[in-house]
Amino acid sequence: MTARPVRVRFAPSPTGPLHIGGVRTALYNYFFARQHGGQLIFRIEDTDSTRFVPGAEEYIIEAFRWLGIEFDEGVSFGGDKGPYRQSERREIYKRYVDRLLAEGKAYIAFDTPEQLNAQREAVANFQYDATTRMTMTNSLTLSPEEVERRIAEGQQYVVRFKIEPGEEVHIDDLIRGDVVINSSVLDDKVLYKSADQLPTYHLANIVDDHLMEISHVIRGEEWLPSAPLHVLLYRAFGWVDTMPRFAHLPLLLKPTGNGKLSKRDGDKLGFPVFPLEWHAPDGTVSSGYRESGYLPEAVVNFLALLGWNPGDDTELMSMDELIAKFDLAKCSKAGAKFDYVKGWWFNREYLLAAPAARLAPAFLSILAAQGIDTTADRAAAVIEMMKTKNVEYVDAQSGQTRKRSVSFVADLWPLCDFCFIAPTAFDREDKFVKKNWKEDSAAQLTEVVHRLEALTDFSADAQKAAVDPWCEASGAKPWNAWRVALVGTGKGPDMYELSAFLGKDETLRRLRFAIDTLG
RNA sequence: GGUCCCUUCGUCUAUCGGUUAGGACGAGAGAUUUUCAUUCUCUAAAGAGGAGUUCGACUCUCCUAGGGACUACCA
Repeated sequence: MTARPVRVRFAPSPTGPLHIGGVRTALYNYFFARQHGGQLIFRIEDTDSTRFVPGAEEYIIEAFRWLGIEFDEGVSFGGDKGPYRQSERREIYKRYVDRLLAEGKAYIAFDTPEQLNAQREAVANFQYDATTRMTMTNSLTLSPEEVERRIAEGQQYVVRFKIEPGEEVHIDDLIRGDVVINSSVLDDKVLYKSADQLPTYHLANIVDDHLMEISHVIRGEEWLPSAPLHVLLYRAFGWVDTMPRFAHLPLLLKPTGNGKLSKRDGDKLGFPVFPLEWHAPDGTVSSGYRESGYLPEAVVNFLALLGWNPGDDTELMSMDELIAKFDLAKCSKAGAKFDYVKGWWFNREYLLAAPAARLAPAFLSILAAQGIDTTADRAAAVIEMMKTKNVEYVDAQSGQTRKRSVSFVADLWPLCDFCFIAPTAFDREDKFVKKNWKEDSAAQLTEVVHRLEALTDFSADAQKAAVDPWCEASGAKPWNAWRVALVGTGKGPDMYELSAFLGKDETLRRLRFAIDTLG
């Protein structure tokens, strides 16, 4: 193979928020580009003017910024092979369409969508191809004068690619190997629409990839069926020497049931399918990974392993490691069911590894929503104390309440309210209170209060040094009653740790209150 | 319907002709524990089916079944 500089592209259509499957495709392109010291180009494929959604382009750019996927060229990133927005490349496409027309490799067709639909209803498996095109209304069946007259008259037309039947078209796919399709099963694809003076995806794609010197096309498997058409287009233009290599990635499938992952699955099972929260023009809001409390590294790591693996048992990898290890040859061929529960696990791993100070801002805003006003340091301290706990959740599939380890900053709040709110009453029927507040509890805690009062250093270690010897000597085990006093029930961190966090005044206040109230 | 792609534990996957088929998530059990956890240990769990090729197939070929994608003047 020719050792061309690696240039890959991610080319979304700005029709809405970026789907998580698209994020993975972009990610693989990014790994590939970085690993080979190449460039990643960001192209906007907005050739369907009717599906344009305002804000989508900005959303996509913001999503990649959050995820840490960096582009070298393209819309909003500069570069000398622009414009990178297809709607701004009309003249370029027109030139190439005319060339195909002049060389007899494409033709003009006047059949209206209505006529075509009627045809499809009338004839089973109707296809606009070599077997039918001579019966249709096009420049192959009409005289040149008639064609010209119709165009002059302003009649709308499309340009169709004239596919020669009976030819074996090979796609040398980097993931799937040799894929062969007979050109007879292909239809004469529309390449250009006179209505909006724009090409369709297929033409624009080939022209742009060629002009932008793309070396590898790494895209979703949904494009595999049209890959032969693309190969034929490269041939028609005489660009086979520089035709990019193809790699068709397996699809992301629904976690349950069959089919491609869709937004509805996320809504139903409670996980995001978009990187960022999306506010649609119609007012509906779709959740995003960022707003749901995922760390970008976790999303990247999780996604990277859905359809690819490093060949060993390594699962936790940074962006740099992923770039170093990524290999198209190690991509799997079969679609991957989207295991969002494993996504929780990835997030947990990164949450545990993240310094509490980084997590504090997010926690602070959750606390603020609960009416708690505190400092970043205190928020960070609570995160440290509570992040190895677990939280209850309702499994969307079974409807059962289960427990799982803290995976998100938002999981913390229901576990740590007592850090900020002192018990004002005690529930004697609470199982933990009932079991652990005994007749001698008040007396034991009085001794604890006595010992803590003397401390100037209120660190967990200092408390331990002041209380443990007495416990050992007397056989007293005051900790659960202590927990009742500080927390109100059977949850929370180690008592010395919690007391140190609350501080001497608050700790003693809560202990005395419990002694007075529960007796 | 047609074309193409795919098929190892429930899920993501390792294995690139010779393994007790490995790991992770999830599940279960136990140990540890000042509550709940964490942590640690262990267990269950897979080559879709059938023909070949081969001394030997999860691995190669074919068939069947199942799943998926595509089949627009959408990408």
